[in-house]
Amino acid sequence: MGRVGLNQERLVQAGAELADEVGFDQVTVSALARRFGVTVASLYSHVRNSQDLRTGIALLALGELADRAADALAGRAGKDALTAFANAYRDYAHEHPGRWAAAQSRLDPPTAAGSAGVRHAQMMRAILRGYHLPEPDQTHAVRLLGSVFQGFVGLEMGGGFDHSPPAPPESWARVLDAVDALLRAWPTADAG
Amino acid sequence: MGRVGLNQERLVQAGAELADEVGFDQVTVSALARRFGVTVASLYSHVRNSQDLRTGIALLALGELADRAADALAGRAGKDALTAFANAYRDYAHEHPGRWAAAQSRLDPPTAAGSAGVRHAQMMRAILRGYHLPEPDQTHAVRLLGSVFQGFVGLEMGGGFDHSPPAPPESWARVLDAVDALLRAWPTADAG
DNA sequence: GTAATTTTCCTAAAGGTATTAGGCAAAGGC
DNA sequence: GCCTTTGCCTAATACCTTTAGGAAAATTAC
Repeated sequence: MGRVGLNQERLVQAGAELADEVGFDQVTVSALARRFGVTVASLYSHVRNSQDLRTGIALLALGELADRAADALAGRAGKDALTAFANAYRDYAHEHPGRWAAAQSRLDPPTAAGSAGVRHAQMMRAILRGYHLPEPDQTHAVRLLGSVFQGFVGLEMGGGFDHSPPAPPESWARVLDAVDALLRAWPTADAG
Repeated sequence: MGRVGLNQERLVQAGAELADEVGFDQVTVSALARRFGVTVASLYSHVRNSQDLRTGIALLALGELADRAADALAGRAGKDALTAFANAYRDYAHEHPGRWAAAQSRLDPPTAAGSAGVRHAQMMRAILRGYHLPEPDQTHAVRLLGSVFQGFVGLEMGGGFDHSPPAPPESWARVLDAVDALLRAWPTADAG
């Protein structure tokens, strides 16, 4: 009886792949065990529990997404950077729906602090450098960007834009135009 | 042995309450059966399956949220309407986190078409009437609004804004200012 | 190379969730 | 009161999660 050679990394990677195939909510310790041809109990030598496995997949996804976004950002500024970052975000979700869903998982504060999620915020700040917003408006804008990207992709992936024209890519492009315009003319706190 | 008098409505209502108490992901047929002091199997006379129950809770939440938003919108226009609607949205999420989570559920197209989700879009169109956007920009803007509201509240509820100042209510207010300003100066398709 | 130690996989067990089928008694209708 | 319908229960089945202990594979130490 030889050993399959499982380890946490392999399990997380396979879990991420499975998530994209069947949906993140279908990724279970049992499903993974079947995938490797071992018994369910064997996996507990490598992952503490089901939640640990799911967190691992979420962290992997956040890291991949951050890498993608960083690549897209390289050498770009202003609207070009904004668009490239946003597109990396949305493209990732479309290519890896299960991984993207995993990245939406709620993480406990210490895990979140050590995750690639922090890189996302940093990259958004880098994008905003091209728009010269002072604090605290820069943070407000980071949160707005995060909201728009997460929100749009979330609604789209959830089928919210399936019911009527225009096609989502068109709205996405226009929304990015709009956000760029907004950032270029960010209202002061006194504007009403 | 008298009957507890279960029916689908009671189950969905109790499920929604339980969702707010322990989180939507902890709402199970089993948990509900315990809540009513009956056996698990008894619930299947009233709900087809676990998914049916969860869909029911999602529809309830969407309806409550739409009612809240409609109330908030009554008699308001322009930025006032925008702010009131958005605040109804965020307040609901804060007061009913489990219900709100249920409302994020993906629904199949026929169910979605018959849900209160349609009312949400209609109300956003009503808000946008005050900003005079032509189609297809009005639809783009509806999707942007949905994205901002969903996205911001989702990130906030997920703890994404817990790590650093400013406090979320401040960002929320500024984001709404920004969105209002954007809608008042919505870029044409040639801008950029 | 051998022995000792560590690690990984398995079995067994237990607890929990989801669902179906059939039966019985409560509830409703006439 | 009688008949019919309905709601709850039991039993059964399938699946998921996790723990403990054992045996064998793999690694480490000499």
